[in-house]
Amino acid sequence: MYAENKLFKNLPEQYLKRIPFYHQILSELALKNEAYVSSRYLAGFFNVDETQIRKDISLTGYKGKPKYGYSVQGLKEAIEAYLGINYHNTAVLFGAGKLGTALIEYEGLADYGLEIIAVFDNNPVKIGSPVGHFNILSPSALPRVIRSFDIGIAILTVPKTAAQEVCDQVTAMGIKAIWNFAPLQLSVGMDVILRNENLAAGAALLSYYLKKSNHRQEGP
Amino acid sequence: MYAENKLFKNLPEQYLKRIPFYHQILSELALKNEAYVSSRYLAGFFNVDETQIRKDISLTGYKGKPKYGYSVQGLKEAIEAYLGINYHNTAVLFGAGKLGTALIEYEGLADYGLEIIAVFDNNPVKIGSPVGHFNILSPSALPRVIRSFDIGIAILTVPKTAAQEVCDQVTAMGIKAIWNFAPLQLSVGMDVILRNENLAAGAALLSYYLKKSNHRQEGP
DNA sequence: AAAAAATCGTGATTTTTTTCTCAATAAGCG
DNA sequence: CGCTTATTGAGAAAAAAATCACGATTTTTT
Ligand SMILES: NC(=O)c1ccc[n+]([C@@H]2O[C@H](COP(=O)([O-])OP(=O)(O)OC[C@H]3O[C@@H](n4cnc5c(N)ncnc54)[C@H](O)[C@@H]3O)[C@@H](O)[C@H]2O)c1
Ligand SMILES: NC(=O)c1ccc[n+]([C@@H]2O[C@H](COP(=O)([O-])OP(=O)(O)OC[C@H]3O[C@@H](n4cnc5c(N)ncnc54)[C@H](O)[C@@H]3O)[C@@H](O)[C@H]2O)c1
Repeated sequence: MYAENKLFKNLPEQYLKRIPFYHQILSELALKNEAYVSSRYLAGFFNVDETQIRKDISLTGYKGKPKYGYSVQGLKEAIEAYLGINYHNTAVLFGAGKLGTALIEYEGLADYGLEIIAVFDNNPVKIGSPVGHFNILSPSALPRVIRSFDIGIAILTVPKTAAQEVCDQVTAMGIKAIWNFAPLQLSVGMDVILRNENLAAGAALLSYYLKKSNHRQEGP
Repeated sequence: MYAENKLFKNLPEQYLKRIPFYHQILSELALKNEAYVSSRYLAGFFNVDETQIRKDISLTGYKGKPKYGYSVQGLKEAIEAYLGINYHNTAVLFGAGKLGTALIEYEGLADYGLEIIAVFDNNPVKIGSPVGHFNILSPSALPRVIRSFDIGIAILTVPKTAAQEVCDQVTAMGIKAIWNFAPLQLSVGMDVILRNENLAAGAALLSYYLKKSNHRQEGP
């Protein structure tokens, strides 16, 4: 969740975080053959004012049309260009367990230009066996894979006890972005882009809001 | 990601979001038998100043000890109490597919007080078959389950085409919190707590930062 | 052709979040 | 015990984000 930005100060972090969500909404609208969308409609999905949506969009440089709003297709493409979606990023995945397997077989990643090139696991029983359309490799094969492909991202779905070690290995080999699913805060160098997908944090916040709303019903 | 807060204005949203991460770090430190932790150490994991950490922690009401920092165990428990972790929240899961199965078999949820009570899928082939220690139920059994258990949360791991429909069904039956893994923005009533776990958004932001850092290397 | 309506774009303002500064406190030590 | 040090806690200041207010633009209506 954090640390992506250590490298890139002075861009409006919060604005940026909303942009991928606009892209999703636009994709839905495109399927329904909607031609235009207003900032007010988009604002309905978020807890912000519609002006804020316009400011966010202005980051991409895309211009709306007074009275009509934004062209769904045009804005969608502008966001794709701005975020670099479709630029074809390559990744390796570590940890062919339950979650790793789900991700490997998930087609949704390709929609965001992310292609998994190879899958690693250190369990000797798993090495060599198939998962999706991959054969699981031993981590010792990583240097070879990195030499053959220009790998941008390492996806970590290993147990949390192994995550820091694997993270150190892949960054030592020059990988510059980590997508971490293990429930811990990794330490990385300043030049590494780190994104934590932290389900436990999500569960904890849900729990907090639930507790609060129950409490409210009891109170005066 | 958004919309949790529509109900709860005027608490420092950003502070709150960091708190579950502190809990994770504290759990690690507790395993290593560390007795104290400083705000500076915690700040090292985030892109914020150490005073901000102290302000975040002050939300929970827990007090540190000058010269030593915060008691790892004490702060951990204070966060648990504050967030309502361990309060035992009950959930139903819809969509026993790849991701749903991974979640069902994931022990990590229990650490945050989340217990899955029942699993639903509308695929006739799957209904009745086992997943983890559950038998998959038909969605038509939902009213019965809700009558027998006090279900707080619905976890949605159905395809995005089905997500809004399932969301409407469960909220109509009185479920007040949705944990959505489908890559779309759901529309919910003002009284429903919604949390989106949006991997696609994560992939998109990674892609953006990668594009930016490559660009930088080329530039002057 | 002018008026009305919808919506964008943006500068000004307000609110929220973060950082800065520093006094207060507890611990260790000569 | 008094001095030094590390660290908290809290108010002031700064920065960032969100909202407000309104002029500009395009379409629709009369
Ligand atoms: N299952 C879920 O739904 C879920 C959800 C959120 C987060 N997570 C997190 O994702 C991670 C994986 O979870 P899982 O349920 O898939 O666990 P799992 O045990 O099914 O899979 C982990 C895999 O990693 C492999 N592994 C262990 N050490 C390794 C190493 N050094 N190098 C390469 N591979 C290694 C194991 O052999 C195993 O195949 C955990 O950190 C977990 O906390 C899981
Ligand atoms: N697989 C992943 O790693 C992953 C990652 C992120 C997000 N997601 C999202 O999670 C969702 C599930 O992904 P998946 O890969 O597990 O897909 P999947 O196709 O393996 O599983 C979906 C399941 O939902 C069931 N289903 C469909 N309609 C239903 C309904 N109306 N009621 C109950 N059950 C219904 C299907 O029978 C199927 O078993 C998708 O929205 C996907 O975009 C998946």
